[in-house]
Amino acid sequence: MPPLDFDGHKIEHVADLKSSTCRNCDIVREIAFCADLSHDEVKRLASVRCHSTLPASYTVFREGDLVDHVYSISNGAVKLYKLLPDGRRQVIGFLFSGDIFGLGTNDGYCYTAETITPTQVCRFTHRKLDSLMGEIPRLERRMFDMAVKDLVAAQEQMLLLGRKTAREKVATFLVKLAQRSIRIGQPGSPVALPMSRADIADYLGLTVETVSRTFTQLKRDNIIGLPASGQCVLNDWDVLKEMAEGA
Amino acid sequence: MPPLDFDGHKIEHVADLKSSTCRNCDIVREIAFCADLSHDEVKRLASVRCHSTLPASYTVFREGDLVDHVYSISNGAVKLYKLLPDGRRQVIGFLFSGDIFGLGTNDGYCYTAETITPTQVCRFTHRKLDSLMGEIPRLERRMFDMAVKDLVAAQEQMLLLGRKTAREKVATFLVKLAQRSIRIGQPGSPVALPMSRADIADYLGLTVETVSRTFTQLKRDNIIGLPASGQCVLNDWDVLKEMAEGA
DNA sequence: CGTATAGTTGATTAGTATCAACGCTAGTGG
DNA sequence: CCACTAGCGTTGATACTAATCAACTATACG
Repeated sequence: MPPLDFDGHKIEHVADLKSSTCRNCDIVREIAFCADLSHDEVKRLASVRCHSTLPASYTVFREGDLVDHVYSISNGAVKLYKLLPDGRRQVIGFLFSGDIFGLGTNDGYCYTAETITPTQVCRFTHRKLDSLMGEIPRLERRMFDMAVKDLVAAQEQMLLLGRKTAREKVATFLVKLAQRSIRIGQPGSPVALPMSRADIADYLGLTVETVSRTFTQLKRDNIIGLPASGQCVLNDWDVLKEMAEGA
Repeated sequence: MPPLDFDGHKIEHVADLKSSTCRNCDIVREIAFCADLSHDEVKRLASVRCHSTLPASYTVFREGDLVDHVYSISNGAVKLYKLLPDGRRQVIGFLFSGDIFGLGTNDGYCYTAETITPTQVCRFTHRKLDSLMGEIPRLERRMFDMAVKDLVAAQEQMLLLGRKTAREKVATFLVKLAQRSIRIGQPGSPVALPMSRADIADYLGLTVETVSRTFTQLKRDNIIGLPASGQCVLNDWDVLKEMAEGA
């Protein structure tokens, strides 16, 4: 496969770089679904990827586009969303380092993927990944586990969208962001909010105004602090967690 | 593995029945994820299942229960739901013949599963299914594909819950039920509604009253007919479909 | 420094929830 | 066989949360 142009953005065909094929652990950190794979298997995987850096607010693919690649985020942030014909938008998820996206049926991608911040991704063609999955059972297993994890998250989001109040929605959102921070070894507070209020609103099934008002309320109640744009301090974890669970 | 008691309900350890191990196609029809498997593989799968018949309104497992089995519906209808501490409920999905449920993380089932009508299911222990997945790559692939399919459906449901109006929600619900009917070779109208209004409400993020009012409105507008409880005639497919898509 | 965009706040509206009553249906027991 | 009861579904009146519309402020960018 020749190195592909990626809509004019910087491409590194990392398989050709010595540092990547030799330093196994680097690749593991870089490509989410490498965990559990052997050195050789990781090398095989690395040999079929394309590594690229995308600017902020860059549309990686649109809902309905022909499905050709699966993406893994090395670092940065991405949002996935679906649109109704009249422009109403539902953000399906916010993705960060280690997350993958681009799975779907054969009918085309079922959501649009857009970067929030400048983002580095690895791309794999579906075709190559499929054949590799045939060869490396653990890879297929890992993909399955990741799909199940996404499914569980989607089900929790349904509960949020269908049954939680605005306050509970925002609280849940903050708690989950904090938990993710902690999981990857970063402080649970302050938590980074790289996405806009509009993105948050479309993720929680609210309007910008309601999100803004709810943040203001939580701040007035001293449950959170908003020291700077893109940052949120969680002052009272227990209260926030209870609120998130609807207690 | 000895034949297991299943909470007092009828159990058939079908692997012991000649008709099942010999009539491959019957098993295929019966166990959803058998599609694509060879005769031998299906036999292997059949050898580890338990077939049982459950009454209506029977709780198969609860959210948080230890994950031990994966279930495949032979016939009948099942609902999956999550609860908030104060009793608010979100129905995650309605399942019918050929659908599977019981996937999840190691922390316990992430939803409660309850039959709607009397239902026949096949059970597989996670442990045995896992080891079989190791032996039969196509089985693992099939499970992966089913998880992705569920994920895509969950994402569409997020759009519905977060951004659609009551009318659009009900229209979408009816259209999807009809599409499923057609997919399995049954008429798209009238469509069977085995679930209660309360279940529909909790699936669409509405109240019973709103669901009832919306059905009545659609009936007044001659878009649907409600000839009998548990049945819905779709009079104007195009209008309903447009409404479902938010046009 | 000026402009555009994002975010906040306020006033009002609208859609759906809530509360309440009633009708229908199915199952039960006399 | 039929009255009785319980649960489900429908309809009406009212309340309330969040949406909409509008104005203003803060921030980022050229």
